Amino acid sequence: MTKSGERPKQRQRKGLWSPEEDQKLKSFILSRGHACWTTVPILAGLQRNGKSCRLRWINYLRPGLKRGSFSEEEEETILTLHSSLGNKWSRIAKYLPGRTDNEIKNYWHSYLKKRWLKSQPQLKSQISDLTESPSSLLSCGKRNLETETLDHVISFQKFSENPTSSPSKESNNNNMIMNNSNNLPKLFFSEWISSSNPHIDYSSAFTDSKHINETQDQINEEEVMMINNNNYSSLEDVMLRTDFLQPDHEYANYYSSGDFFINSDQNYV
DNA sequence: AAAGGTTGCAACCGCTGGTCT
DNA sequence: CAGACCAGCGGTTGCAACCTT
Repeated sequence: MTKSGERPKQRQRKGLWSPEEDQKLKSFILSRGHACWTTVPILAGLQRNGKSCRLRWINYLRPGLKRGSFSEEEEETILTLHSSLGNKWSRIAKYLPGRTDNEIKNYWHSYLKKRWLKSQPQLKSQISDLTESPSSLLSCGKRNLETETLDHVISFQKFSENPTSSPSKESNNNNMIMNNSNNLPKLFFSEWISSSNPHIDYSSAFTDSKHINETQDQINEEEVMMINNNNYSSLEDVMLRTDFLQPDHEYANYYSSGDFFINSDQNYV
């Protein structure tokens, strides 16, 4: 076993999946289910690792996935939930049946973020200042600079003085945020909410959605209360404080998590 | 028409936290 | 209690398609 839990590879394939591989994986899981992802590729005769199989299944092959463009209603849901939850893509995906966290994340980065930016002229000018400054912290990057910068401003998660910053270092970000806060536009969550979205009732994101079932309503009561009460002091709290959140498994949302099995009648359960 | 730049999306990487032994 | 294993998550990357000059 490697550190990450993968078995030593016998020449594992990477990259795009072929239709043959898709077919193998799909028919294997439809007939046998998946008890343990690490054994799936072995039993299914695939030269992939379990992680890759899981991702392919969740994001592309599993039944019930919606393909195609997002509806306006879905867009609004994403925008509103993102305002409340930040980059919690899997959490947002729970409110959009048939959509995967990866899909939502990509959609945000490629489209919604820009749309959101356009609707925030104030923030946009702040970002212009940052990107135009010769000593800008954010003077490099291969993607669109403005939207990249927006990521920094919104998420408070990345610090370009350390361009190698990776998710692995996020655990240290509490300290980093404190130490680097002088370099960042100080935008408190309550200000951000009230100034940028004065007309949005964030509770509606939860209560208006027809997709939310009763169980999820119950589970999210605490979360909704926190949001309604604006019970955060800053974006940092939103991004970094997860202590109030319920463990994901309590949502029992098998579609989003990919955890679903097949009973003897071939029904998805 | 060609070259360079940008975008969209699938897939990978590495970390975290839960569970099991 | 500690360590190993594993699934899940979010950030990042690679690359094909598309767009602009």
